[in-house]
Amino acid sequence: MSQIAVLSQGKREQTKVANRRAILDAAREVFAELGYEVSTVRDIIRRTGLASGTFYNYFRSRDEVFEALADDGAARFRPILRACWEASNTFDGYLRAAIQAYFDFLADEHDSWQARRPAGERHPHMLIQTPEMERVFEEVRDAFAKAIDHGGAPRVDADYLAAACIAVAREVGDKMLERRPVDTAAATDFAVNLILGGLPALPRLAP
Amino acid sequence: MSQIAVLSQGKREQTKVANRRAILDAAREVFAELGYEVSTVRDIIRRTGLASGTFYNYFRSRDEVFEALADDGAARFRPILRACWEASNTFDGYLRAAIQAYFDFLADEHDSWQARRPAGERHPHMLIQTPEMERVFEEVRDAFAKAIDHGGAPRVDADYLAAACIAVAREVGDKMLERRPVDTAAATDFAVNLILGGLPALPRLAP
DNA sequence: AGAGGAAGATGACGCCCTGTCAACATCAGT
DNA sequence: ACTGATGTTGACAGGGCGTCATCTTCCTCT
Repeated sequence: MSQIAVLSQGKREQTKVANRRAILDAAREVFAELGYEVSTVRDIIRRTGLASGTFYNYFRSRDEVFEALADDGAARFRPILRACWEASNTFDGYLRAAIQAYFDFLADEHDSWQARRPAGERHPHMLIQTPEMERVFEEVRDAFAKAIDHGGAPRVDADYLAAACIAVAREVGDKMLERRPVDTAAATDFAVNLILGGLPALPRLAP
Repeated sequence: MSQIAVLSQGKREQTKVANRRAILDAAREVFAELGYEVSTVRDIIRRTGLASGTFYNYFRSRDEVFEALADDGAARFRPILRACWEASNTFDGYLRAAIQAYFDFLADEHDSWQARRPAGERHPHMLIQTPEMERVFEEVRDAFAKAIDHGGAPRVDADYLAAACIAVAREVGDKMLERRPVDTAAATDFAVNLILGGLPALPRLAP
């Protein structure tokens, strides 16, 4: 097997990933242009030039495409988060790097996602929990747990702490995107200071 | 007009609110038993004994019923929140009372909502922003703004702070419900200490 | 009281979306 | 080339959606 054969493993495999990509891209466009609620599987598949039946070889439903899109986002962010962990020696440094990275990521995604959205549409602001998002949560929680074990942070409830941090990042991030200009640095300062300031005050667990 | 006439203003009005209530109750049951995604308007209306067309005299779609249910929850919680504000003199007291009240409310709702849910179902954990929820946010933000104006809290970004508090309450509340036994006091301690501890560390606004 | 009108309930109907499937096309291995 | 396997196609049946003409029930006015 040559290296080329590894990179492009047969035409079958190629078209499979290409079709999947095409459907996901089309779905992103359709959701953005028509709005999620009124989009149909046919709207999506029509834009790809594929037949309607082909859609169901890749996804079971419109909802599953949406979930896959959300999952994609989390999957793209996770390596960034990992890099933050490996690049920082202190708990404080990790937290700041991670939150700053998330806000930057959010601002980027926001630009591309909302590029063609018709203005003034009532946006349901739906949130789902995908497997990849669950992994992000676990990664954050484990990072906290490790920091606690190494004495880099007080012995607090890592599960609650991770939930609280992700919560603050999500909501403050959303508010940040609504402001003009979008100021990721200010939002980062707010979120990081809140969490790091509150950390020493948290209830301690028994050792 | 006698007082009775005020309380029961004609049969028309009575059946109207009764039907609306019946649809909402049926919807809550159906969503809980079948799962939201697969529930249909017919499933809901069948359970009420009303005709299918009648549904559309009250709601435009299944989604609108769901939104109304969520709105109901927020509407029931808002007076509780108001009472917390009026009963407390300090910022700290208000925050603690509000969060404790929210967690208690959440635990109650959880019990009734999930009573008949088939075990092990994958729960999409969907979140929408209803008008009543928006008002809850505004109420919290305004309460913070007042506290800041009166010197009861440092001059921080009330908008971000309200978002962060609600975020923490939501996510820590969710995690709390997943644990056995459900310990609202511990969750309250965690959330309140995090926020109150972080408050002095937050970036200050120009006066 | 009762006639007229208004508000709301009814359920059959047409529309369109969904998910399937048998037939067809294309690819990989021999 | 040959052949099974893998994937695509689009027509089709099934069903949910939202509407609307019709009917029922209640309210108002004389």
